[in-house]
Amino acid sequence: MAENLFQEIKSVIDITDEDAQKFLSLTKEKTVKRNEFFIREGDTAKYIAFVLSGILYTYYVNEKGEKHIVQIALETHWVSDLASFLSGAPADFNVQAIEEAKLLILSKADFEKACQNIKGFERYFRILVQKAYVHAQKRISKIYGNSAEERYLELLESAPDIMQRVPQHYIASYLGIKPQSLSRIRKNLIKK
Amino acid sequence: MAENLFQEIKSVIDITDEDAQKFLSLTKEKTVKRNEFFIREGDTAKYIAFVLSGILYTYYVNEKGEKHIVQIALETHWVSDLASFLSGAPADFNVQAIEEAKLLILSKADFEKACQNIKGFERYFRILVQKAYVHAQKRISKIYGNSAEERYLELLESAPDIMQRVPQHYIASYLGIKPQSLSRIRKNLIKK
DNA sequence: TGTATTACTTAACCTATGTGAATGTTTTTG
DNA sequence: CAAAAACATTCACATAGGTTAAGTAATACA
Repeated sequence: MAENLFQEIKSVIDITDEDAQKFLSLTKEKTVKRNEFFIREGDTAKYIAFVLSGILYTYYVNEKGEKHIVQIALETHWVSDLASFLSGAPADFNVQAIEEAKLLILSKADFEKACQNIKGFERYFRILVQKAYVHAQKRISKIYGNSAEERYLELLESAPDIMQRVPQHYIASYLGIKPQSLSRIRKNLIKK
Repeated sequence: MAENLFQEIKSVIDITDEDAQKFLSLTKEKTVKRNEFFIREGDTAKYIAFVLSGILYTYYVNEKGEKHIVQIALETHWVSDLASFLSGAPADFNVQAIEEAKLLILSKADFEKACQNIKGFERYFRILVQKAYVHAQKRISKIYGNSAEERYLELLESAPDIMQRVPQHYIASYLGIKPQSLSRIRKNLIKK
């Protein structure tokens, strides 16, 4: 089962099988049921998780009480409130399961251990954060330069699995629009 | 002059004066004149820069030929196309001076040296990327949850120096709106 | 299995921002 | 210093997406 993570790590950095195994042994399995929280806003994010199966989503609630989804994580994604996990500050985000999810979780203490004792691990992690950053940048680009319809079509192309497995109103929130608007957009697209 | 960077590093990580000095000695000064490029889309970002004085802005041009500003960097900010700098891939962004800027630049090779030889430097850098990531996340939140007027007011409060020193149409682009719209928003605010 | 809940669609109307064009202002540069 | 270029403002009109409210379909769970 942890095979997935083994693969993922080896695809990002050069690492011996022993070191990769050493890292895996620091993780623990955890199941999060549908609608259960993995991380709650205000708590400290004690763990970072690698998704083995199922779906989680990350969102925040703004001052007006509106919920905004910032990430939808399927299999082989890492998920946490990174800022909180790394700094110990209270989390800004909630992370909750859309579908029951199986995770490999890594605690802060074990994360630090891995950084110090496993060659290449800090590097793996830096690259992970870096990728997340680049992804966030791209997302900003798309919000600005494209209409909701364009963003919808792009998501449809780049992540068809998300579209199939995630209820539409989550997708609307991820796209930054209301469910009614997504409905309207889909209707217009059918006409074309 | 490099004093600023010295301070900045010490404010982020525990590092001896010697190590900080060692790091500083790897950087070189460079001046970028008004409207000159520091990084050009398509080139590899060979350097990362710490801004000593002046202003730079980072933007990309989308398929429709529209320019979108993603960052405005004043004194004490780091600037580059991180993804390109770290991976060697062609840059997605342009970085150009709005006001003549004095920089401390660090080459990829020297960056690698610093990571290997200076204790705590990889950590400093991971934290830097992490901060950039958190900032990008926050930006996404704000684009979604707030109107252009709200975003304008927030920028006015959080970065008054930018507002004073940067022409309005750059700010409009950073806010994701057209100059005419920013003009209208400002007019409406005066009425209130 | 049936009822309660949650998700999705549609439609009429509203609002913020975009568009294009005209005009004035400020800055740059020969 | 003058002409050109870049920047800012205003306005009338267009449009994407929000809002409210209603109806229908799908799902959950007692």
